[in-house]
Amino acid sequence: MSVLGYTGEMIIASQERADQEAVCEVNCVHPEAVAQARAALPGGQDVETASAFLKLVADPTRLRILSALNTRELCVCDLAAVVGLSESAVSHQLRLLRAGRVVAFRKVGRVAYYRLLDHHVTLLIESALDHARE
Amino acid sequence: MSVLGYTGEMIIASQERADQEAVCEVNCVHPEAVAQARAALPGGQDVETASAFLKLVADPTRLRILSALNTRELCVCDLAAVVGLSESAVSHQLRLLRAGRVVAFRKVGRVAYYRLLDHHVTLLIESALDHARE
DNA sequence: ACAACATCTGAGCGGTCATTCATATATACT
DNA sequence: AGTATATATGAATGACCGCTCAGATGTTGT
Repeated sequence: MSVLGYTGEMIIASQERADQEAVCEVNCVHPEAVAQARAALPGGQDVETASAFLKLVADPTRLRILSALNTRELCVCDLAAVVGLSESAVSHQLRLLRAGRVVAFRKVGRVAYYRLLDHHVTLLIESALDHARE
Repeated sequence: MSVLGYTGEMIIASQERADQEAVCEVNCVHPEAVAQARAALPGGQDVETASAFLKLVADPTRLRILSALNTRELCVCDLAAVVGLSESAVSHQLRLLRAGRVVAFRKVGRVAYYRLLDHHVTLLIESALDHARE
């Protein structure tokens, strides 16, 4: 089942095939397409750090934590109450979010107040949730 | 070690504590803060779908695939050559991306050409990579 | 000093997921 | 028809990750 109808483009592609387009040569590779895509590929280190950052936000528990912090600053036990999880579990996640520079915190005596690190994080969270709600 | 210096705010918070702020009562909960954050929390279903969408983009292999597709339309074996992976592995990932409505494809004979589904995906990828490069 | 409390951390278990290998489907060519 | 090719798919393995449990750290109040 095709997701979208592309009969028009398929006819065009069939013509292009006459120009050596649609048949994979050695091991099925279009040389110029591969070269072009390869050149535009981001560096391995950038992909890895971007992936690590996205992984932090992608977990449902952490996304709930971050959504809560998006409304206001909260301490660990409040966060645990909001997301309905043990304080230990929340603390473990906050450790990861801290290491990934997604959240920041300040300490008042024994109490640690967490907040989102910068506005960039806020935008990503909201855009992902908007995408889910549409 | 504190990430940022917040001595000023800490003094303010110490004063608030006199107004019953900084001491956790029963099981360490600030009632009004929890209520406020709870009310603003997105629905469980929205969090789950947003998380699923982010998970698809967060994997390094899939992020490389999507970055390649961001430059131009590509067939499966070209993608395998670009990201340096077996065609089977790429096909498995494309199946997931298809199910999550992240990519679309069209077929020309035996060859399947994949592309990003909508501009929304393009923006998310680029913003995540920009964040990594900074 | 001692006890209560908020948070942090290490170890271990259970579930999830990306890859490989082998096979299946489906189209093109002869 | 049959063979080669491009992609899809099922099963299985190994790694990763989030939670719980127990204990550690550090701070407040008596």
